[in-house]
Amino acid sequence: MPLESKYEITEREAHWREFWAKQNIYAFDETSDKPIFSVDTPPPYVSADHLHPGHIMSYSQAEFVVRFKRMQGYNVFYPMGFDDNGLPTERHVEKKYKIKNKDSISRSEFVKLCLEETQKGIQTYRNLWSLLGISVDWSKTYSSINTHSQKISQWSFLDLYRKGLLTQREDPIMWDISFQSALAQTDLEDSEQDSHLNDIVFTSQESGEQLIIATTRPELLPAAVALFFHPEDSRYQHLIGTKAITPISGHTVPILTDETVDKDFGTGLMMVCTWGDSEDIAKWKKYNLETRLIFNQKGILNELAGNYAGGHIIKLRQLILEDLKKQNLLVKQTPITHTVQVSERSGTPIEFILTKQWFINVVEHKEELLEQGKKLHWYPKRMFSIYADWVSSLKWDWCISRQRYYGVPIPVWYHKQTGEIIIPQEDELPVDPTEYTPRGYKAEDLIPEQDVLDTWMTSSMSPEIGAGLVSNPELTAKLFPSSLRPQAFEIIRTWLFYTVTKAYFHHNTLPFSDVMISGHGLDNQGRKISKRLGNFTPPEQTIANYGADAMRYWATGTTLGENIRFNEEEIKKGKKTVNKLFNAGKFAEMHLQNFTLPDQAPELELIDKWILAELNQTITLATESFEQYEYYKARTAIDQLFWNKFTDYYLELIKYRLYDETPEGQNSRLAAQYTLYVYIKSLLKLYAPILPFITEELYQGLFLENNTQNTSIHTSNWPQSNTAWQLSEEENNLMTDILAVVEAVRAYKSQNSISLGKEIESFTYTSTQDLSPYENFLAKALRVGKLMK
RNA sequence: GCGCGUAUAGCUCAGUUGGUUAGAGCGCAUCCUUGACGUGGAUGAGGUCAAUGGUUCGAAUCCAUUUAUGCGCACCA
Repeated sequence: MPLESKYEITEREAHWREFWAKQNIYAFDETSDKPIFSVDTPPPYVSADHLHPGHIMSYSQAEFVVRFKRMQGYNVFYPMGFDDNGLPTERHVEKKYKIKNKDSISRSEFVKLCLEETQKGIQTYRNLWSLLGISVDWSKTYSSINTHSQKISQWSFLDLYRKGLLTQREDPIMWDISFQSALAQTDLEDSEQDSHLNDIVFTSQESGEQLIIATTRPELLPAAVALFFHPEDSRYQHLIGTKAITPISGHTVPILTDETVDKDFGTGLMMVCTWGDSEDIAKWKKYNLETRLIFNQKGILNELAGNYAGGHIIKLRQLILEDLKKQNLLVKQTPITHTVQVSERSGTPIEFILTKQWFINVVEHKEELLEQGKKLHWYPKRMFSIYADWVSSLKWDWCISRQRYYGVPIPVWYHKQTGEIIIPQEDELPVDPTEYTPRGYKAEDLIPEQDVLDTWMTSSMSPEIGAGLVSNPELTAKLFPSSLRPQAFEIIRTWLFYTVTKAYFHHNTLPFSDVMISGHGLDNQGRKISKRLGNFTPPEQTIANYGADAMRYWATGTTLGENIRFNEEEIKKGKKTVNKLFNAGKFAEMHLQNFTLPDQAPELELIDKWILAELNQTITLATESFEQYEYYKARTAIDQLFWNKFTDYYLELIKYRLYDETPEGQNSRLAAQYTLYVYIKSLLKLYAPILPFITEELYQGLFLENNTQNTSIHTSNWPQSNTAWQLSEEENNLMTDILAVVEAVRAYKSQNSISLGKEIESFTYTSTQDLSPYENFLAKALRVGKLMK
């Protein structure tokens, strides 16, 4: 199939997209006995309304390696998942349909809306990934809310429950009062906020002495349950065993000592409440303190808040401060900036309330989970420290129940009479307890669990969910653990940690052997690309302007794990590379018209051997680099080979041979054609993982006529390095001087404003070696009448 | 506060285990319409490798301290 005269990017990319889809070349071969390379593809949140260059970057970077592996002869399993349940989708639907209060809509109605939005989101992603040429097997897709995923997610729950790793406890739990749901440690975010440190007066019940404490949360005064000071603080020894009267609410609290109290903070007296932070909870547990929870799940104050009952916790601080002032009990206010933990999704500062929730016991397994993380192959290595930091700082067990609508139901019932916890049989999964009665029970005897599972409960099973997409169980077993998990560093503490945890608890294994961690996209000023800032060009637009290959080329622009700035110049460079490749292809086509590859290589000239030696080196380097997930290194090596070795030198230096139609020039011409053929074919393959479209175009156009076996460059074999293609040291030295002569002639012409194509009479070069056998070649190639030493 | 990164040409970034004159692309200057390509080509200018000190025959690279900046964790009564 001859090449067009011009490469129409948009049209040709669309053509190849269709071709690949029709030929199904990215499909996992269930019957093959080739080694498997399986990818645990990140399932993106489908509620993302706009995809940005950051998404392009991370998915492309992983995909370069996947394409490489496919060409290396692996049977690639590359599924795609979509994370569609959980808060983000609910929020999205609430916003879009202006649902302020969930009571105004039934659970099933609401879930239906979520599913509809999910489908739209999936379509958006799918369109963009196709546009970009992401080579996933679209017949292997899942969404985290579909039956398949629910089944595995609920199985995970059952398995952990049976292993005793899962418990239901009534515990203080981090709570989002605006979304009214429990949160896990990872759902939190730090937020710098301006506030005041308030010095407030308590009164000693015994002596009437004023006891001043400092707090940033005066609204929790009605929830105060104790005062503490350091056991060695001489100022307060006389208070041991006495009580203090709380201002405003008037209740009394014990005065106790604890080593963790900082003598130098404020007055050295500390108020403990139900519960301002994790320290409060720790002391509450340690000293078995009273529980004075003053608000409910919506943040509404109860009778313990006295006169304030019925109000909202968020407004209480202001009211209490005013009342304290009136009573002269607020002695000082110091403005401070401090870090407040807020819910990542709502931005609301977290509160603690007491509820019954399901927890996975991770804290007591910290050490083992750290060990598991150590066993993974991290690319780049340093990313392990983020994992290690996180695991060793774990304070809370993983709360997996959420008081939401759109999620995988917790597969549990409670027996009305006995209170017994009832779980279904595995073959009953997936179940919605609110609509299903487990075998052997009567609906009227059971209370169904209403809560759903944390969305990470499902996505942490992604390797198993992916592996389960094939038709037979034996194959599923081969697909787990996965070969590769590509992901961004922001979700090491969530997705990665939870997946490692699950694989360890369920199968006592790692979920995958390699982890490839990408950085994130930055705008051209170095700010993180985000939906909120809107600081990005939609990828669809960039692709329309420059092509998918150019966009992908940009994604190679930095080493793995580094952030990358969106830079239109880099994309232009990608487009130029595509253009240059096309033109080189056209040149090759012109000169390979009647050429067929002979069984035996013709006798090559030094320059032919040189470019093949360069090719050989690059094959070795690119292969090693891709193996190490160093696509950047591979790309620059290939760029060098193409631009700096081939187009700058080789191509220009052999033109005269290709145009030579005289009988005595035929051997030389054949050698050049042979070299050109071998070189271009390998070069295209080297570029194929990064630039799948243009390489397919040229591969099909130049090499596929007589080759019916490989339908696509992307299923062809990765080029092998060839030991025959090596220069001896002597040849190497000769080439160095030959290229120096080339440069000298070019410099001479350039400095004298002579066109390179114009023949000059003579040129005198210097070399310590005997270049006389090559003078003729150089003279012809460089258009010099006579070349002299 | 602890930990992990980053700092190299005007801009965006490479630089493997320390080894001649530190690289690329873009931008800039001068020139060339050569038969794949003007979305091109040739030549060239441009760097105290954040700072200081040290190890070494030799340091962008190793060590120490410092500065700037990003991230993770902790603190945050």
